[in-house]
Amino acid sequence: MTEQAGISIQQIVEKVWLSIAERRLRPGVQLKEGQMAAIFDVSRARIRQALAALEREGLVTIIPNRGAFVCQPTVDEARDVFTIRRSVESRVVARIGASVTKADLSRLRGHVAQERTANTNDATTDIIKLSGGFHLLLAEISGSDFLFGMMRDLISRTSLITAVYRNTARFNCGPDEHAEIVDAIAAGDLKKASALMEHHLEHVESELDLREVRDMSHDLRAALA
Amino acid sequence: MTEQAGISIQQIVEKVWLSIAERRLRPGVQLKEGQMAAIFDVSRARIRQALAALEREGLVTIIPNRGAFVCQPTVDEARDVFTIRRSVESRVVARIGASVTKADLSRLRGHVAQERTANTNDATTDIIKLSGGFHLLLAEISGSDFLFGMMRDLISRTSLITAVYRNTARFNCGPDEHAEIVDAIAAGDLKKASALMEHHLEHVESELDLREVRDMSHDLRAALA
DNA sequence: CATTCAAAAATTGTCTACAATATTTTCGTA
DNA sequence: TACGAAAATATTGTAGACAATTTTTGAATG
Repeated sequence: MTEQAGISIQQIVEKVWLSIAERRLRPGVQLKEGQMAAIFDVSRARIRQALAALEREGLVTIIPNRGAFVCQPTVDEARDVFTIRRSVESRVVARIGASVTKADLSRLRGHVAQERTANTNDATTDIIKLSGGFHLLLAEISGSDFLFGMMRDLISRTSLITAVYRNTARFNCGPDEHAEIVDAIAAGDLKKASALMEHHLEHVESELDLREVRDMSHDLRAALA
Repeated sequence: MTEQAGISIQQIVEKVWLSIAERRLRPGVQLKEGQMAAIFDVSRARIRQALAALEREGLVTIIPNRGAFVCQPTVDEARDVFTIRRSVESRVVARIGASVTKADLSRLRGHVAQERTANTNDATTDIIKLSGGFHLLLAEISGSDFLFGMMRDLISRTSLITAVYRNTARFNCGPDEHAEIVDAIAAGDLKKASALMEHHLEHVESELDLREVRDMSHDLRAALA
């Protein structure tokens, strides 16, 4: 992490999120206040604010008197997150559907285009930002502060989960599928948009290695046989 | 609010939540740091931590350089909250179902009994705490930190919404319905438990006056005619 | 060599003073 | 009386110092 003079708390939060999503910070790592204050050249008070925000987003757990640690999501929690995320995304699509404007659609299509450019350039940081950013943009367009806040947390948590449980080096979640969702919204077909979103999230979830512990046992038995 | 020497941040948060739920603090009211610091006899720094937590739970919105204000939820947001809450509650029930213990059930039944006692005593503060607390206990028993955190926020937001949009003086959400849900879980009938929970939340939502703005216009026209 | 205890060091928790920003009041002018 | 500008006041934002807690290190003992 490089020094950033005059950096905002939100910028600190984003940098930590990206470091986690890019697997440079792994679960269990301690984020020491003094160290981070030096890295970002801010006071400890501001680091504490950033850590509180990271805890809110599920990326970090703060243990009183001991410190802040990057979270280790469990398999069950991963499934919880995807389950709840599907209903939040569905609600967002429903909220967008009746009132989406040409400007909204233009923004969404522009965003997908940016995703494609980042893919072409193999720009990991941009890919991660834009992949989650597409879903955040949908939530923003829905006009619901509540859904936007929910989505922000869910995107953060999903980033952590994919960093831990995804076996591939792939960081995006598919501009093609995003484009299809935009097209369905543009066509006013909310059922289709919702179904495409569900399929998209199932696709993302299917890329994670969330095998049950007993499957691990099975593998171990096979390995020892 | 009375002075509390040695009060924790969580206690401050709870006091503000209760004040909002009991309609003693209305939407738009500013929570001034210095004033709250004096009321609770703590430093401003701790009040800022409590306000950040209240913002996280959706009860307060902090406007930079201007202050913290109790939120005014919109009708659409209220509907969003109930929609997402239904899926979170359903997921909690699913997570509890396969592994619920006798001790869990005992705790749940004890909680419902407490709710009934509070009702009999017409103890408003206890009623509010225990009503939301039942759902939090379910989430705790599910063993999922994520679902517990989600539920905590949703309970807070629901309290604010009911304070604003419920026309009756009723503060609880029904020990009888809670007891039925516990019975269904105890019987291993998760479909039934989930359906009862859904019905319960629809019941809570139906007690809110969430008419559309145009209905207000209609009322105004009738009033002016 | 392993264990225990005390001291030192590291880290987090909290407070208060100062800086920055916003709001209210006062004063001058038309 | 109304309006605008400046001053005063109120409130929030931030930093560094001190307090409290936890962890690590070093010494003593068996």
